[in-house]
Amino acid sequence: MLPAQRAIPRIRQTATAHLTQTMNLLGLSRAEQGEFLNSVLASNPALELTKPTRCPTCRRALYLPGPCPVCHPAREGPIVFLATPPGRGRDESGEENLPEPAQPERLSDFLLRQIGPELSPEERSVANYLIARLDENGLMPESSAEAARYLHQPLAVVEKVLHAIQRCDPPGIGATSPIEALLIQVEQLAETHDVPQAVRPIILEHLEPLAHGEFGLIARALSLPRPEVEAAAKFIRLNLTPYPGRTFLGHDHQPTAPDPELYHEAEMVFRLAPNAAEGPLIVEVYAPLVGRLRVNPEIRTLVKTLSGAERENWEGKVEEAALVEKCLRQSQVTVLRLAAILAEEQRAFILGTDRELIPMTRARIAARLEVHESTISRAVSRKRAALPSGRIVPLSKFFDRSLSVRDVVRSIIAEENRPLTDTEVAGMLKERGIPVARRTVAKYRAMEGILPAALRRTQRAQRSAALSAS
DNA sequence: CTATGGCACGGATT
DNA sequence: AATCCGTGCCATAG
Repeated sequence: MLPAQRAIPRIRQTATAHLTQTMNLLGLSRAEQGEFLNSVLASNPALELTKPTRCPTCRRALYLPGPCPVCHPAREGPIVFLATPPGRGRDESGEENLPEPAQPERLSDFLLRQIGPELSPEERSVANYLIARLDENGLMPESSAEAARYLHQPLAVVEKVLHAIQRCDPPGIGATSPIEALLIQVEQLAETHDVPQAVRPIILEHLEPLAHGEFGLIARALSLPRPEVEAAAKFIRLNLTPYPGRTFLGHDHQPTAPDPELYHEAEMVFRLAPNAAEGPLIVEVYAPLVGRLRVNPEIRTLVKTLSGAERENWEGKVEEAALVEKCLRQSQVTVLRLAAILAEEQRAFILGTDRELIPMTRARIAARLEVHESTISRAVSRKRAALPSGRIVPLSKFFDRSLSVRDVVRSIIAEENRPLTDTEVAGMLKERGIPVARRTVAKYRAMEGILPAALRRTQRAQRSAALSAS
């Protein structure tokens, strides 16, 4: 099976070759857009950067024509406008270089800080890529070979960097499978602690029965006394996790005080005006260079004085530059309109919890904005939104049909007095006006990482045992 | 017999 | 056209 084609190689190509068709900027993340625009800017002298105008009252930088949307909110509804990301160094105009905000460290930065010093610049960019590919559990879903091919780097380099990542905290990060994550953790623990002998073979070969608590089965397979297996299981449960990424998120990604500058990584930031819980939502859409990249008018007039091959050459450049400018503006207008709709329709979800998400589809938004469905798909893909709670979520979360129901399932089980079976949960959902099949409840429960009722029983028993022991 | 997970189908969504 | 999602059916474990 071929891996899905990715955007960056395609972009490198178009940036250096002829830009004849409209470009797909919409489908790119903010970082990719920035990379692309910088390369176009460098390769086309007919393009120039201009400075944004400033709102006379609030001094905010304005990237689109018209009055300041914050000081002059046009009408009812959310306030949506373009802004440059508060990144460092990126802004060639020298404006808007905000100081590094104090913020809880993100996992990606935490990892880079650990391995950065021992890597060459080239390896560091490999590390950047690999870390960005880690899934929500901190595991690496992509093979080294795929990454190497994508990065155009030797396999050995990729593997070296990956191994460096795997030696980082939290232990097991960057492993390619839950099993590998567990093994890495065991090795690290073994340096300072005694590890029950049964632990390694259980991880390697009997993980499945372990999950079901089938200690007898394992004991027989390994020819070990059952208590030893149980001790090993307890060790695994207490000390190891197949999802190393979650341990970091656990203490770092908790809802934090909303810090307006926290949002390096999102392309859309939702917030409320201070002291205005009832006020309109304010949405900043981060867009590198937008509104400031334009065809240099001097070159435009200059071209008219040229002739022959030289003139043709420059006309081509100007045409290309105009196209870039147009595509860029077009894609940004679409994202802004999307942002406005999200803020309007999902206000409760943005300010509140998953449960308040209202089901919505890309197709419906497309109809409302009178654009093609694929346009909305691209506008949503590879982008993230920062919510006032401090959470950063992929935009696709806004279109998750089952999110709010899963949230209800979670709370039903959290508040249960005795372990409820899936059928019972399904019944309770029906009472609340959410008819879902029993099978579906099972899937939602699994998605939330909740064990089946029978196992929640033993989990309870173990928890209370541990509690009374301590 | 009950609870659950695997598989596969069909319709919706991208 | 490809993928995702909810669901029903069936096998299996307890």
